[in-house]
Amino acid sequence: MAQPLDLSNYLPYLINRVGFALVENFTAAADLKKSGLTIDMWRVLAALSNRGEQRQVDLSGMTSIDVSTMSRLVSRLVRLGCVTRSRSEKSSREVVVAITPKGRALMQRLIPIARELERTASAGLSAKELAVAKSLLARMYKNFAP
Amino acid sequence: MAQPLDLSNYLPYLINRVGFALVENFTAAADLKKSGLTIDMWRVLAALSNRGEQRQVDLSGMTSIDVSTMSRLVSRLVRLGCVTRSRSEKSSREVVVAITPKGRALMQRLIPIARELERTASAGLSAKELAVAKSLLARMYKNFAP
DNA sequence: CTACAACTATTGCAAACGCAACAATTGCCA
DNA sequence: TGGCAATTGTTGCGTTTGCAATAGTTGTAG
Repeated sequence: MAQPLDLSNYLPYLINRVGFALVENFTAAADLKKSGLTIDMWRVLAALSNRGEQRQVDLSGMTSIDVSTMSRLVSRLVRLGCVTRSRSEKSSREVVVAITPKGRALMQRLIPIARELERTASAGLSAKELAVAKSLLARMYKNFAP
Repeated sequence: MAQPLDLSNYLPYLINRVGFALVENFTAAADLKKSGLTIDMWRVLAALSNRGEQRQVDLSGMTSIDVSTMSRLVSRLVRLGCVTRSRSEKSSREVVVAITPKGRALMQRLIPIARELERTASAGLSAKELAVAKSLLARMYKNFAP
């Protein structure tokens, strides 16, 4: 007879809860709807802005979005003028997605809001505690990615 | 000119990443498909198993699942025989969702796997570090709740 | 060099989602 | 008490999702 799970002390539950709160808060604070963006589009733009142009499969890996969804999502971002999609030079089965000036301008508006979100989430935590939290999360992730 | 976001050191990104890894790992390890469950159904059953019978709106709050989705999700769980849905006695606009013996039996199989998931995620972390991680996540959540 | 496996992206399709509208009930305050 | 706002759940509807199948390309073993 397994003991019941105490959810309020169960790691996956705690993470899911905070994750949703972060999404909700950011979506509202950044007023993503106004820009015609979803949270997933934001993630793709953030990845492109941070790591430069990438293949769809790489974006998929970074954001945990399915490749078929990514294909359609990039199409929408192209339609919005935030990214370009072009055939790779080194391999014509790949495409390369890159952020446009318009996409970059959007990020200039959103990044400060994203930073503010992190501050809100970590209010009452010392800088050291926030760093510890990040470090622990990074170590947890590694436990799945070997 | 805002500085670019360093994703690998950005809290929401780290949480999203670990969250997805947890879902993926658990779905596979528990072979949810075999039981006809989705991860959201698991969450609902876990909430019921942990906190006892609840209204749909409460389950919705606990799991971050939209109320309309919850309505249909409970219907599916009823069809599977894992929960019952009945009108509340104190308020006839509310329904009360409760887990059934069959649902409980399912949980007996899944809970050990859930515990194992937590161990996998926290491999290489001391018990104290895991406790710290949970505590920090709980504090972060509170920053959004009030 | 050839054949076959792996990789990358796209599309078809059924299922699931979320918002908005609605119905039914309850709470509240004036 | 009467009426109006809030709560709870369900359904309609258009959109989105993820899996599977497909096409096209590249890598590789023999």
